[in-house]
Amino acid sequence: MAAKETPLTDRPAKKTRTFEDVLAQIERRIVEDGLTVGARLPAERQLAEQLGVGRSSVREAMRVLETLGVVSSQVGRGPDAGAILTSRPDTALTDLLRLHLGLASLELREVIDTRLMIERWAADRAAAARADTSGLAAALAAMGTAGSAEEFVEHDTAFHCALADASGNRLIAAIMRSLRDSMRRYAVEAVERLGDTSLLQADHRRILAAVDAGDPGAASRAVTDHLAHAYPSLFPAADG
Amino acid sequence: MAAKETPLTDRPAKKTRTFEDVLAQIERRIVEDGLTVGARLPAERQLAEQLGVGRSSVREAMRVLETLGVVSSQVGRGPDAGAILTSRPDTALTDLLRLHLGLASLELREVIDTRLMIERWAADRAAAARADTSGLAAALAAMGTAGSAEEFVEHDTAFHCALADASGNRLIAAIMRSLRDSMRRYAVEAVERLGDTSLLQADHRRILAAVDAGDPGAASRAVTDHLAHAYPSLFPAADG
DNA sequence: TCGTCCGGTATGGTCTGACCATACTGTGGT
DNA sequence: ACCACAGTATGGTCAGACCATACCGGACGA
Repeated sequence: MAAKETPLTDRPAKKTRTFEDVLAQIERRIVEDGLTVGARLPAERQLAEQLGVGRSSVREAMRVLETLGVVSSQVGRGPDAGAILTSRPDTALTDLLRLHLGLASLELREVIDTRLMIERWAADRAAAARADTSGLAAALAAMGTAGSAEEFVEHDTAFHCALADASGNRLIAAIMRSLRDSMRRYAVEAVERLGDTSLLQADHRRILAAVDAGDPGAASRAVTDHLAHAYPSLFPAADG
Repeated sequence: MAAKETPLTDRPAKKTRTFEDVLAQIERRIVEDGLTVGARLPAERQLAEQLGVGRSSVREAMRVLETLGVVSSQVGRGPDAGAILTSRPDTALTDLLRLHLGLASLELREVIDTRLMIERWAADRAAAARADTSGLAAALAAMGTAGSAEEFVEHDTAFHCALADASGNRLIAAIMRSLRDSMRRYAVEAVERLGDTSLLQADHRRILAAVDAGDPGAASRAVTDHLAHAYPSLFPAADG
């Protein structure tokens, strides 16, 4: 027997941690078995036994997959328990932005400014392209029936994401989605502070109308006004 | 019957997993202690004891932080061992965006449009605020002495990041930095395709001059022209 | 027959303690 | 000065245990 039977490539040592190996095995399994969203991975103990590793290694791999937005773990028993394949590729980006928001201790002003930049751009583009606005209309309708601030914000988020989608730029849409998810808390606070959502809903209708009319300038102005209404403290008391 | 020996602080709310708690504690610590890149977190065993949790929970938190690109673990002993803060989440953001760029099969058009949106905004803001431009000037000077496309792109990136920094919005600066890092390859290609960098350098001078002059409109126009020069194929052959 | 209750059980979540491989640290000998 | 070697702190991994949760299914009563 020659030496220590190095792998095909004579790499002297490839320090792969066990959980990385598990990670690869799971990914391979997902691909080979054609698992799709909603599918359930084997239980941690099962996987550990099948792969010949400790459960802790499997768990660390799960944490990574969870962080990457690939799976979601549920305790208990039954079809909904265990590691379920999720379809949230943006989750990771969201988490990262949230982390960023926290670590860099950004001010609300910076976040809102960023939103303003993105949404004005998106509204402008969507209007210029006379994009399909069915998604916007649907979210707008749902907003009208919202019973709580949380529910309202949910549809509000859907509206703004739909606007970003309508811009036709997927990268910007992804950033928008992450940003909205990260600042959901602030949005709820803003809605609760206002108490009444009729003004916000009117803003949304105005945005939708401007996009439908193919008027970029009006669309981005409507977006600006909307954010000013939602976060009045950040805007220099525009004239009445 | 006094329930089942509730923990000292009988808190029924326990929906967050322990490792998430650890995650928050570590993040808090990083922020409060002002830890920067290269700093070393306490050892896993130490953290576990300090936080009153098991080492496995600490490890799961570490896996998440590692996945997010916040820390990097090294075995052994000494100053380089343990969990080291690798980079502020900026580069993790970069990785994710790169992942997005790859997985979502984004078109260059979408990426450049995003840059255009961000840089026009940043230039406008920097000019309006008559921001400090020493960083821009330094990068500009360095560009003049670049000997290769790679080197030029490096200073070019520094220039554009400095512009984003000058806007005063850290979130946008972070996004800009990530975007630039992610598309470095395209930038090098663009420079090599042009062959000559004098036009690009002139663009940069024009941007700097506009910001110094406090002319937002001229600044964002200069940025637009610059990107049009670098990626002519994406712009509808503007008049001569 | 229907509904309720209750124990069985599978699952993720967590802790403990142990052992290994690694790589620096310090000490002592040359 | 230099080198060799034991000491030790660190992450990596495993095994086993216990908990809380939530579903499953049979027993029991109305």
